[in-house]
Amino acid sequence: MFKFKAVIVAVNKVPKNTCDSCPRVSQTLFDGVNSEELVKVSENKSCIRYKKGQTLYYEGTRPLGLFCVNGGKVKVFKMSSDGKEHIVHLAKDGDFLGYKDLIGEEFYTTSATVLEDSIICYIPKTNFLSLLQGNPVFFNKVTKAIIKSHGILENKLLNIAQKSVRERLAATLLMLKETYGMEGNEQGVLLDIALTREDLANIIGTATETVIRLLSEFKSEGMVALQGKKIRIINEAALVKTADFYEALN
Amino acid sequence: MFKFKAVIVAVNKVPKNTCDSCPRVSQTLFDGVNSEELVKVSENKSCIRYKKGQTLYYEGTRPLGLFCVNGGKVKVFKMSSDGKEHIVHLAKDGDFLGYKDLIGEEFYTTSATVLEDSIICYIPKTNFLSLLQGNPVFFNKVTKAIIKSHGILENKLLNIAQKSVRERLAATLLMLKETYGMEGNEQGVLLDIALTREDLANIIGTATETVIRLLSEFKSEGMVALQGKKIRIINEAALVKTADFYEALN
DNA sequence: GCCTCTTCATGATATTTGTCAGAATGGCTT
DNA sequence: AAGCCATTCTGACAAATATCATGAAGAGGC
Repeated sequence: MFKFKAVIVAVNKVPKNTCDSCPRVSQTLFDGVNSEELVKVSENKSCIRYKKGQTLYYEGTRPLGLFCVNGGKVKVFKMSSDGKEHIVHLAKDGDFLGYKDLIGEEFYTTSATVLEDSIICYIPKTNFLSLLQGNPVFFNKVTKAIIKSHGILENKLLNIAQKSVRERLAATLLMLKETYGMEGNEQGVLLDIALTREDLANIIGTATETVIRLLSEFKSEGMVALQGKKIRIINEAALVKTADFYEALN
Repeated sequence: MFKFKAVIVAVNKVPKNTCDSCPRVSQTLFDGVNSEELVKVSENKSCIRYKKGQTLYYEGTRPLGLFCVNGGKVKVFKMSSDGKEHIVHLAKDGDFLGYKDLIGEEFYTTSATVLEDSIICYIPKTNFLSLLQGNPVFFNKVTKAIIKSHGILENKLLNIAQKSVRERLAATLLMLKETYGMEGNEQGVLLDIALTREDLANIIGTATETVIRLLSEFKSEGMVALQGKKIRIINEAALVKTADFYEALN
């Protein structure tokens, strides 16, 4: 079984190149790091094609490297004692994953699962930490990124602690629009991400049925249109009003 | 009015000394920093006695320095659009406050108010940032502290997203016990912190009345005793069971 | 293309929690 | 010590949300 998996992984390896030549390096935290250092950090790097539903890492295990989303979408979540998951973050192209736990020298505090077929790069721990220790400007930048992420978590906490499910759903749709909104020529903005209603519920912190019900309310109120599992935002102003306030959640 | 306030502050200045000679420096992030650097970072430091209810800084304002709790208790919170507060953290002796926002070069993401009369030291921004940039080991340590804080926020998010108010109250009492528990010779552990029921509600993310009701339930179930506003934990095992799980929330 | 399994949808109902109102208590100020 | 304001407490009720059940629709595998 494990052998079989290993074969799959080998088959799905993507032609290797250094981060230096990556077209989206400027979207990542590596932006600004010089070519020489990028080549060095890419030593033993691997880029692998993951299928929808595959897991990059599990909460509680030891991080041995850094994941970078080359192309795709990943959910980062925690699991409660009774098996329900809560999605803490949605990662997009150029996002680093697991680097906090790597720096913190702790176990993973979250798990990460691919939402749709994605290409993910993997940089061994020592490469990343060497760069970090050798380049204070980069270290600064990483620290600031962690602080920003900290602030977003604070916002999420406030949101979930004080807003109704209805308000949170509206806020979440607006958040998704920021990252995954595709302006169409027709009316409305399509959210280009394949989240199940259950995933949405696990972002908002509510039951799946509640999300489904509220989404059809939103639909009948003309705020969204539902096309399959994808959602189109029709009346953003009304959503903003429903969300009551809007602080960055991503 | 402002002049009057300023006078009060001046009157409440505590005799100045350097962090080098602070008896609780080993409880702080400054632990391990050498004396010379500590003296330097203490230049223009001030230590001020704050009265219960006074505010150290407000969300949205620009941080100009670092607060360190010399002796006392401080609540760190965010305010939602409709004026309800959510307590994100309780700071105790030796805790740094506002340093994340200082490093992130952003505005304060939270406000901080003193829960009981406290002595708080204040270190100007440039002193702190110089130390940070000049001492990579210290920078490392600070970054790790931020990562730890990040992990705790993730736990809080999970907790509030998935647990009932009853479970969260139990978990919060256990969290408070970790930090403020005073083992008594009689039975039970006294929580040595003057939180109003409203503060408790603002930690848990619920209504004040709900906290009051649940606390009397806990009391009649023999899990806690209520002496004034202070709470004594009588049956910790039962609380742990009620909390269902127990991940670090502080 | 068909079958199966997952996801979506809706209804009925139970439970939790919030809200409003009012009384009791306690701490603090003068 | 008296009085006042903030806090705690209790009750009644309303609203929001979860849970359980069931069927329909959709997606993926063979």
